[in-house]
Amino acid sequence: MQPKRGGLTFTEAARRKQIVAAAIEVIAELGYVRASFAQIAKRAGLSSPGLISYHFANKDELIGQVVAEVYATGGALIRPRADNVATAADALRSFVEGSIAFYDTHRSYMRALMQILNGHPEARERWFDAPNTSELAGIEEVLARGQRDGEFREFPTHTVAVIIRDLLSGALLRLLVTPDLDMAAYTREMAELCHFAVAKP
Amino acid sequence: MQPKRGGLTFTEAARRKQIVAAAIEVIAELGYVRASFAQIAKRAGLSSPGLISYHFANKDELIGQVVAEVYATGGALIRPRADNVATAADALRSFVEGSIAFYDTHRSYMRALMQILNGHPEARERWFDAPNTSELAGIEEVLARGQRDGEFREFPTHTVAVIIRDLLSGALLRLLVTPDLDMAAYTREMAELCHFAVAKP
Amino acid sequence: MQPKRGGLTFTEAARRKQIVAAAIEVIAELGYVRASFAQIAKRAGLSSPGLISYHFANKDELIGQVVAEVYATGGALIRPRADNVATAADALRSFVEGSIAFYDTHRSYMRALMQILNGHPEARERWFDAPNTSELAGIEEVLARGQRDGEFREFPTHTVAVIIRDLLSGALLRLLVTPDLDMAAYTREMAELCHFAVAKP
Amino acid sequence: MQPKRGGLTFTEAARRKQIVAAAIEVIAELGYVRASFAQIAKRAGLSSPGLISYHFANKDELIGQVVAEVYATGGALIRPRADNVATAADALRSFVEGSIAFYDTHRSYMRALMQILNGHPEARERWFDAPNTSELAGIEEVLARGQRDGEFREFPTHTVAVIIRDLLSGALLRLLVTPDLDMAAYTREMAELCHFAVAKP
DNA sequence: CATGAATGAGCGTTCATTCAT
DNA sequence: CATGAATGAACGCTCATTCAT
Repeated sequence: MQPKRGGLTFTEAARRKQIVAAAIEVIAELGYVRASFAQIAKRAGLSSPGLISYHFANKDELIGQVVAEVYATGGALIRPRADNVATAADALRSFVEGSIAFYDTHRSYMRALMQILNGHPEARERWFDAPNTSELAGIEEVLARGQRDGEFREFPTHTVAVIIRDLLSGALLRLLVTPDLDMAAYTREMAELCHFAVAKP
Repeated sequence: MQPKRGGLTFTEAARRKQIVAAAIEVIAELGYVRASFAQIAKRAGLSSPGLISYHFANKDELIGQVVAEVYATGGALIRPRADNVATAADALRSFVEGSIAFYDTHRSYMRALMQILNGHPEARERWFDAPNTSELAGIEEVLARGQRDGEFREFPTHTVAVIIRDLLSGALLRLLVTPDLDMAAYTREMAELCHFAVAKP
Repeated sequence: MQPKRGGLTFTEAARRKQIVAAAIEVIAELGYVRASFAQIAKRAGLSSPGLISYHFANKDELIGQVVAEVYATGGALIRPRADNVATAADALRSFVEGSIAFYDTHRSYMRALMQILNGHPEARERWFDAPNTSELAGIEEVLARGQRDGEFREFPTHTVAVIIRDLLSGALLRLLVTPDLDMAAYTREMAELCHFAVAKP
Repeated sequence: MQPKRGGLTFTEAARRKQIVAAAIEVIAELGYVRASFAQIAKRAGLSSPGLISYHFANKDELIGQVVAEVYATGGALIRPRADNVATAADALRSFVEGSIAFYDTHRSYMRALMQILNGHPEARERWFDAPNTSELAGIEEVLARGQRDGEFREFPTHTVAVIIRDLLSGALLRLLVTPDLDMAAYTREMAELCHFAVAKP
């Protein structure tokens, strides 16, 4: 009898992690369309694509795990940064800088995420809407706090939260398209921009 | 012998336009992956997918024509707006508002473009890098003019041009994902943001 | 422009017939389960299983055509025999003898039919219930006519029609299981049995 | 060392029975094609399809055990009924009624049997021919006795035995296809029919 | 005895592309 | 110029079976 983790054997859990990692790499490099079970299995060193079907109910389950892994990793890195700060302005700056830093250090993760979002016909509703909404709510909360504390000027918090979220989307796209970008300069200017956008004049 | 346009007969040119238009629609609606020759042919009212192969060397040539068509249409609508203004600040605002307006009125064009950028393995190098570089140069030129004329504060024109370009990318993504967005408000805030980002305090 | 038959080209119609014929043979010989597109294509001399998908929307459409072909052939051979007789007793005998004769001369057709009925999860509702109901109605009509004309004794026509239909099912099973059966004797006895079952004592 | 039954330990024998029972249920419900080891294992509450391979040499051995189980159960219920009667006519009626009653009370058994007969490529020769021949001999014996005792009219006993056997096949098919059949009426008519078929006028 | 991980062949289907007519 | 038939590779997935533990 092997010990288990939430109904999964040790080896089962390890295999799943291994396959998810290989899937991320392959999707990031070849794109979602070309990320077939055959390619993923080859990357993971598996003998047969059928082994992936053995460990995941179907392709959607695997892709869902990929998305979950990316969001879990990102959340674990970005959220704490924003929690350990005093003012709302610092929280906002922390969130923006943390997000861009995460995008920078996890480019293949983010490339895979974008590929899935654009390649899978129901990706948004299935895996993205919920975390995006919650992320948006987090930004809006910080903005509202800043207004309550008198740090920020008056503006419709929801609309500005959306715009800040979109700034980061644009930054991510840039990062993926221009790999040799001067990250320090880019991050600094972007943080400044966000600051100007919300701070009291 | 029919009269020709650049080596193409009238009917040939018409057929190509028709196929490109159908391809844009299908890619925008079904995504790049599902935009098979069969689907495009059906949409264009053609009798056979083979006819597309007859008129285009291969799928890449067709996709390249789609990209070219989108950029040509966008350039024709956005550039004149920015040319007929006096100050650099007005040019910048005109460019930002014009871009978002174009995204808004040509959603299927832009959706197709994004699908191709994300779905085709070599889309960026082949079709996107050149027009993007030239667009970036245009923005940078306006920014430099603004600094020369004393309208804008000092900043590294290239980095800020990149950021402004990315703001628009983020806006485009938002537009495609949130179709019922309040465009007027969003555009206004975005333009303001760009203004704050570059204007002398 | 090729001439057409109901929207189908000559060659298209010919190919479909050829594939249906090959499917009947393969299903009869290997059983429904092993009757893969690969086997059918090999039997039909096609270069690729994909060609079957080219001519039929999916496997169900092909199987449906097989069933239709068998029923059409059977109906064309059995019905006229029963129409050209005077009395209900003769019609019944004609139907029974005709059915068994058809089963005998079209064993692979009937074996394929039985394989589909047993192998396809929704075969009965999709393709068999309707023709079976209509066949049953035909038998019942003959029985009712026999009673009206005073040839047959009184009995519940529906129940007896069902039993006669089941007699033929049993005969078909026998035929498929015992290929070297003495058909003449078997048919004679079966016809006698049906006669005894309904005739006035 | 555990005590054995024919080379099998107690647990071994119990496991085999359990697996055979699950196989019957699954084959009856899903059909032979979909009755995979995975489904049977799930139904039997086993942890792995591999366990079935462990207890049975291969799928054929399991299927053979299923057939044997059904025939054993049926023989144990039908034969005694026919043994405890005086006349051949009563024996025949008893056999017919007993068979239909068994079919009726063991529908999943019979459905599984039919699925195997139609789904397995060599089912008939391997598992069905022998018991069928012996059953046929039993019917023929009753018919011959009836003729010797002057109960039955003259007829070729073998052919009529075959036909009576086929009547039951037809009844079984009907039963499986029309679950809400009026069994009492159907059985009565069928028994009458058999009586008319053999009795002296 | 039992388990779960692994294997590799085969399934139906889609696809861009070719080619004779 | 246009057509429709054909091709063969690749896709996600299921299956009976094997085997180390």
